[in-house]
Amino acid sequence: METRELRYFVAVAEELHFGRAAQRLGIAQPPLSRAIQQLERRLGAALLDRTSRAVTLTEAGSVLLVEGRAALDAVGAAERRTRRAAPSATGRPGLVLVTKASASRELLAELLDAYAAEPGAVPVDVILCGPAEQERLLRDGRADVALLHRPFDSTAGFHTEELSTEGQVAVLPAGHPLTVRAQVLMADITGLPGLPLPRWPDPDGTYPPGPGPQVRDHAQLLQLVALGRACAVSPESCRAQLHGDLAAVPVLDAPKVTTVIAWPPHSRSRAVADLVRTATRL
Amino acid sequence: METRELRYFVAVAEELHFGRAAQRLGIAQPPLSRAIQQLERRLGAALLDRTSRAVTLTEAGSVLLVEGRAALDAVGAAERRTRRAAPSATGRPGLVLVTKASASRELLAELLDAYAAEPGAVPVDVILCGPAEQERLLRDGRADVALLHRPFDSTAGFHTEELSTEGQVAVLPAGHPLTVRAQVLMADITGLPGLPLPRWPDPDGTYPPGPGPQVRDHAQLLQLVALGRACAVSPESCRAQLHGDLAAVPVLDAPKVTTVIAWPPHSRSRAVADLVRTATRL
DNA sequence: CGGATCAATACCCTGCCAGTATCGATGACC
DNA sequence: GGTCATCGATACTGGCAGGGTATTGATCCG
Repeated sequence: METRELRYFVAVAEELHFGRAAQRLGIAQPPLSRAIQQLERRLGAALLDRTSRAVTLTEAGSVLLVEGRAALDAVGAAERRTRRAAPSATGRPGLVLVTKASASRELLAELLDAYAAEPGAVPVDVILCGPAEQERLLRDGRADVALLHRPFDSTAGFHTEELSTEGQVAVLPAGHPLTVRAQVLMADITGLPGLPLPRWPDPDGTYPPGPGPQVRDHAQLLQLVALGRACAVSPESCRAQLHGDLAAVPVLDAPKVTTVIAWPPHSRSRAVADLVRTATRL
Repeated sequence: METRELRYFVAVAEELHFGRAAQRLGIAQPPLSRAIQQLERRLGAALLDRTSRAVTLTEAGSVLLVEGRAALDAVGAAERRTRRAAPSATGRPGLVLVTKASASRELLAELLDAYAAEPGAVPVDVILCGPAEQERLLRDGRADVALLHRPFDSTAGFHTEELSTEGQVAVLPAGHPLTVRAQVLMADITGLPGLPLPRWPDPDGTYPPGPGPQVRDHAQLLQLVALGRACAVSPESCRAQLHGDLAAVPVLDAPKVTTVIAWPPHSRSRAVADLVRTATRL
């Protein structure tokens, strides 16, 4: 199976529309139709059910969508990492570290400082992004190493080392009745009138149905809490980012959050190894 | 980057010889030379240093060899798993489980029996193979689930659940002086005259240099021990497979061996999920 | 019963990939 | 030192795959 065929199929499977998929791919619709047919013939499996009004995925098609995306990421990663290892790129042999904007700034600063002091340290570019992005960047080779947070992020497919564990706090508008308490339980904050917990996007970028505002990152969330439109449960370390309009109360029975450093299992880079070693020694 | 280019490069990188690689790929040598040149041009990176007498990998080339193999495995897995999910294959929608021949027979039998009793269980094909093969089969989609043994097998890139932990025993020829002991230490058996520990192949199929006989699987190893040509340190459960010529003594300070069930992180198959759930409940 | 939408088909053409033949460089051997 | 063998690169050619345009056929809508 060629990556071109995979790209074509993934486009159609995501759009569920040959015309739009062809447009996205920058080709005409007929070649796309034929390419998918050929792919189906070679696999001996129907991937799509088409009527002239709707295209839907078959069972095999759903499998290929998931597996195909992973395979395309792997190919993309191979390409990017090879480029990065090229001598012509030696001008910037830096590492790319990706983490959430909401992550502990102290831990990150400490790590970067400690690593920079190591002999043979290379420049580290830091990318901040939303939770779903991180995994993708690491998987497709745009990043070398990530700081992830269990249990929120999936660490499947990566090597990881645990760095720190912390409890969670409820973030509430300043002056809310609950803020006088020394601690609360999850049950205390799940049904607060007018202060629903927010909805985070699924990995595919869509939001689950239900009440609560949609948020993409932690800054948005804190903004909503300050506006009195939501409440939140966040790792303790976010307290450093709270300003006057917000208050935090420990949540006793919230799951503990573990910060881990993650890197792709094939990494043979000394820089990644050094950074990980530095991190585990903090 | 197309998978064809990757296949070509991996072949050349493994053979370090354009002629042999071309033969292996079933094409002539000139197209192969051109394909690699084109790949290098597109990546903007030299992958191979060629003289007319020798071909060697550059830094970027080594990266692409490792990453490219992983990517090709991912593409192969996508293809195989899609085929398996096709309705035409519904005649055999079975699971493929891969494990070492030396693994605990009881654990495996127990697992298969328990799973077969589950509602909705599908037939399970069992593949037995050497340690290095397992990872590959799981990674390239020929197997759905594996029983691996930490710390011997790398579980990088897979989801895993721990099933059981056991100590290790020294396996010695019957009648050896040490067999009268109730327990031994690693130090007692590392330097035994005439009974070296064996060498296992690296993931690439080559053997590390040093003394000791080369073995590929556990049966070979036990044979060598029975012949008085080696000794071994193996998980306790191998005792069930020892016959009269062999004796086992617990090794106090050998690392504990954990049997884990592993599956690819993208698996959305209910059968795999059921099998894993069954395994963790044993 | 038209018209709109959308995938499939028919047909053509271009460019890429693979093949054969050959060259050029390098090391081996007498 | 000359000759030969080895091995990768280059030159040239042909077939076919993949892409484009035009059109058909099926289905839903008003």
